[in-house]
Amino acid sequence: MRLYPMLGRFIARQHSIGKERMRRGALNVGDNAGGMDSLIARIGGHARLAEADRDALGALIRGNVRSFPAHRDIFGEGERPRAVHFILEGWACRYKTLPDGRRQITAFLVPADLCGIDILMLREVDYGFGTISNVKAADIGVRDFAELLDSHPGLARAMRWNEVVDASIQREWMLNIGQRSAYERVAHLMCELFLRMRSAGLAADRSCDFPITQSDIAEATGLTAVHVNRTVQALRGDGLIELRGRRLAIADLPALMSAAMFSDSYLHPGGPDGGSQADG
Amino acid sequence: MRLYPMLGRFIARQHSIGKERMRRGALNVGDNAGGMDSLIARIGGHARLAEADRDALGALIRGNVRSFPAHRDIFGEGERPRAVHFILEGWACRYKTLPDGRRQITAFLVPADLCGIDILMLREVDYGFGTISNVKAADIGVRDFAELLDSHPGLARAMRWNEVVDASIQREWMLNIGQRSAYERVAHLMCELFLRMRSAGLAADRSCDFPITQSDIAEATGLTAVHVNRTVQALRGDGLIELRGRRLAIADLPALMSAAMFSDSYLHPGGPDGGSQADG
DNA sequence: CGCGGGCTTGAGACTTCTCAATGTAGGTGG
DNA sequence: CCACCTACATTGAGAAGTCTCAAGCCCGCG
Repeated sequence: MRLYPMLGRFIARQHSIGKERMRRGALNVGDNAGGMDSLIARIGGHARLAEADRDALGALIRGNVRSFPAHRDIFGEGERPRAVHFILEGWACRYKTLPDGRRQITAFLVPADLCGIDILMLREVDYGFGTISNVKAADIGVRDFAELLDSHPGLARAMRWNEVVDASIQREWMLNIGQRSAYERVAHLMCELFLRMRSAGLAADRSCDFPITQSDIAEATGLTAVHVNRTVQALRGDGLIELRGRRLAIADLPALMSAAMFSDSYLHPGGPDGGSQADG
Repeated sequence: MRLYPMLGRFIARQHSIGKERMRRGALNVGDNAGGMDSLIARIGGHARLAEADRDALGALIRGNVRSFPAHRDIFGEGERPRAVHFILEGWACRYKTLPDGRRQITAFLVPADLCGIDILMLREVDYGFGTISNVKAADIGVRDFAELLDSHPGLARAMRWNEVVDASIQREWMLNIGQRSAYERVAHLMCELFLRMRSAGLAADRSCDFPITQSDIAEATGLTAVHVNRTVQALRGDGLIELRGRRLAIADLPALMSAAMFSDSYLHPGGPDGGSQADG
């Protein structure tokens, strides 16, 4: 009944990794209005925003851009966060930890993703939120955010859509961790992240930035870093992926998807139901 | 790299189990207005509802009660569901399956729980929803539901709270499946379900109905039925629980919680932030 | 009384983990 | 500009948690 000691899993992550990653992993979004606009347009996946909504959101975002170094908490477990974070550049993650240090990453956030909509209702969050790489994000204060949603029902709806998709991804991750083998899990994660990067407009033909380490993959899939390493090698050996230097290239996407039993329907690529129904 | 064949895992579940479970597992909620009112009042955990909201919801619920036999799909994966389901009696679950039949239960629903709020935005759900025991539930059609939320912002807020808590529970399950040992996982699940039953007013001092089988526990925790069995025996042997005949008794709740590293904060027992903020 | 679902048990197999050491590459300080 | 340091990737070997397969058992139900 005893579990593995896992002493090595709790690694302090308070150092800043330096500029190398910044340089190599930089996403071409920068401050150019075009890039940011395109990200804003993508909010909530494919929820189409009216121009007025997009402008209001864009103004708030542009006025609150902040930079975070890699491996830094944006807010910790149990805290009461005071802002919603819209990722503009770099990757972040949500995570939860056990008292003995074991850690589960519950979500990766890539540009155009949003974290913290729930803070409008929550006294304190049950998860932590931190950066993976260097991150540029817009911090929108609770009050501003609430006003924004109040005056722009279309945005409120987009935010709700965002949460619906997040929940769907979480369910798929449960299926991943609970039922798939190590090989399938890692393959599935790579499919998902590549497709999400692509739909954010951040993937070349068959590759994208991939700033997470094998340890991060381990914490997201419920595996060990060592075993992830062997699994990645197997995926390489099978000619499915190439992975080095914070960059992922998918050598054979159909084969990878099939190995992972991946279906993109849980990402709801079609966007919200355009439907007639009200949104509360 | 091959995974276990797991041939035995895909068990057809289309037979009805008979009345035994109904009789023994029946929750004392029945049609008595008192019980139902108290459930309605509990919707969204502890979101306090105004009287008008409660009445409107109650009317809609009372007018749409339906019964489902045990082990029956209410809607399947990929379908477009046309109603929100409010559980009045019995247990249900959300699940996802892999093409080869492996199945992950992603949530258990007990009385006062709600399923399908997301159908206002989703074209098709990425999960299935089915009964565990015999279930009595209120089916509220999409149109009725949308109108209800439109005209009762307090209810809309309660529904949103419900989704926030659901997402939080899902995250905890990811931590459970990804990081905890078998022993801890099963212990954790039992803590959660007992507490949720208790907060629905459906637990005696230290016991509650527990209509799920060990196979269900296996599918929810990412374990095997055989291993769950041995784990349950270990929990019994350690004097933490008693489990037989669809009834769970917690012999030593503090010890069980500690063994599971259980903290109830993720259930957000304090309810939503009463706060000043708008809710979109 | 016999059937079926669910619970138990036993034995062996296998995926994944732990422990521990080595390799690599960039970043830093002298 | 070269040692050194740190984070990360890799490898090897053995341990162990969990799984598979295969029976038996129990008990309520028809």
